[in-house]
Amino acid sequence: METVVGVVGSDEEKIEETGVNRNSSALYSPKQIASPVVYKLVRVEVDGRLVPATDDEVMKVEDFLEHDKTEMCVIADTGQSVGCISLERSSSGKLQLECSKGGSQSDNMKTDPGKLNARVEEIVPSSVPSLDDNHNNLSGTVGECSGPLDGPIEIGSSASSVCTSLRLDFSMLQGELCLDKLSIRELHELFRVTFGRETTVKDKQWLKRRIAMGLTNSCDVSTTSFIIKDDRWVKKDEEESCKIVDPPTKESTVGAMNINCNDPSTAQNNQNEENHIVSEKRPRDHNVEYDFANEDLQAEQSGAKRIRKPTRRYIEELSEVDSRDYNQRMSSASKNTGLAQMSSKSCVRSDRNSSSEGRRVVTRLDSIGGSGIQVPYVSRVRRSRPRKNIMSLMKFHPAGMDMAAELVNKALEVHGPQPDSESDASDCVMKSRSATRRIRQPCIAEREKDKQYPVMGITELEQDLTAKQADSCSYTSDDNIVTVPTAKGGMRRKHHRAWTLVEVMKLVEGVSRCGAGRWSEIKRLAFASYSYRTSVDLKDKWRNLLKASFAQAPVDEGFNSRKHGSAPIPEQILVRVRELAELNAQVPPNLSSGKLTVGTRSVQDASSGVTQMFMILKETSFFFMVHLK
DNA sequence: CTTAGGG
DNA sequence: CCCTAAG
Repeated sequence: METVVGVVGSDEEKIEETGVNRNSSALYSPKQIASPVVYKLVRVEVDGRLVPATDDEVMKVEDFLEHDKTEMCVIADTGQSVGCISLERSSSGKLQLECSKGGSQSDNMKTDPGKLNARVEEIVPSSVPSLDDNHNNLSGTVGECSGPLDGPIEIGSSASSVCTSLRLDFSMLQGELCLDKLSIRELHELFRVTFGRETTVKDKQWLKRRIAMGLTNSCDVSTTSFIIKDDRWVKKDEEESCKIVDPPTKESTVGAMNINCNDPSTAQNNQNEENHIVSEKRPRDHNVEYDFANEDLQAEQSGAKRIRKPTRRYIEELSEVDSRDYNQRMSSASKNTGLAQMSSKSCVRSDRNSSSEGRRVVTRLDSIGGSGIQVPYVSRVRRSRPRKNIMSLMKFHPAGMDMAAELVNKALEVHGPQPDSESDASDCVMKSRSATRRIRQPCIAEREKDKQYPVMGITELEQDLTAKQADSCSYTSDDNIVTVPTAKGGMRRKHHRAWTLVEVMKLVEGVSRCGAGRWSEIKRLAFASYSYRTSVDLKDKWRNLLKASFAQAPVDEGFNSRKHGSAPIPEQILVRVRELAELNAQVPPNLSSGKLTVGTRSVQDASSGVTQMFMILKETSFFFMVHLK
């Protein structure tokens, strides 16, 4: 299992042959011509399975390829930069446009046990960059500047006022990330603020890295490279960040990849035992920035806690969660994937369910710290409610709960997404009260619990559940799940999930790319891994951001003082929001008269229709933004 | 289904 | 965040 090999993949790769007999010749099929070729770093297990390389391996290879470091980074990465290389190789604007339409493919990695030993190349259908690349950003709304990572949001560029209201100051504000000054506890706090969830990881390195990536890559890396010096992240070439005019794709990617490649702190253990199918269903963005939170989640689970063999139910649930976005992509894979290649029970099970939707997600290939890793597909629960007919069904069969439950169960299995977390508490109550002890798709609380304690028995879970419901308003540490009393006397969980900084950043990013209003687009691109955020949510949040940014923002610089509850939004972000608002003509009329646009050249430039760029230099900070129209 | 806007 | 109307 030690061979590290490069894997060449391509998008259009059909999997109809069920993976058998796939050989590199497929690369030359006509179909491939238009497809980007993608390299992935994997290693070959003893039994022939391909497993994404670990960081260690990536680093090793990096050494080998020292001379061509830049390229190496791209190659080593297992997805995020795929887009970049794809772009370079295909350099077909048309393709990009198509991709930007959301035509990402499933990234399916399979191996044929029988033929593996000798082969070092494996075709891997890979995802395609979903966003317009800077080079061919024809949509025009956003220009180069919005490029990969978009510089404007410079967390902490105005350091002085920044550190006050955040409980944990971003002590990375001096252009250098000084996370290592923070204690573990502080790092945890910062992590929580940043990603909106707790972490138990005690590895300082990991935490720092995670946070740094989350913050920097999300908004701040446009043309900036980060390097690791000793124990700290140093932003290199700050001056360079002004070079917005140049298509920054490569540079920024490299910069980001440096992080991935150099960081020694994330040796991943790829010890999955059931990774026969890797399904990458997430639209890949060649910008490293996107999907970080998700990645982060993966990293936390697989990197820090090691990979535990998921329980069957665990897999089942995860597999069904948030599958809507990927159903299409998956369907082809599912259709053509033979059982022979699946050994885990979950595979069998999902196969059973694949009839209608083909939803079969066992593991996903994710990119953690630059190396691919297979992890059970984990995403947050969906928010859609149970189908109404099911609810009514249950209502009308109060006595026959078992049957109803069964029906629900069945329906949920057949139909896609399950009711999930957001199901009404009444639902929960009903179920938990019912004699049915083995409801497969109970209410959220239970499932959430299940995630936390995958080994917990159902009975325990239900006890836990009912205990939870006893509180009139309770949080689970993990997910901020709130239950609120409902009129009917039952308990209803409020579908509320605090927006994290990263999410906000992503949102702002998305708006800058796609423009305000194209929420579903943004959803697909930037929030593909945040299943619990709907396009409507994005819209709402943007509305709130607008409100916030135009509210007391100009008055007090630094973080806007908010209620203690929600994490304060860095002024930089609000500034950015304001800028974007202008560009989208969303500025409140009464404020539109220049007062807010201090260092900004008027919007006319941007709206003149010519490829124009206009920059915003915000006071002391090196705070640039280029906009194309 | 997506978007916009009011609640 | 929810709901609804409208495209």
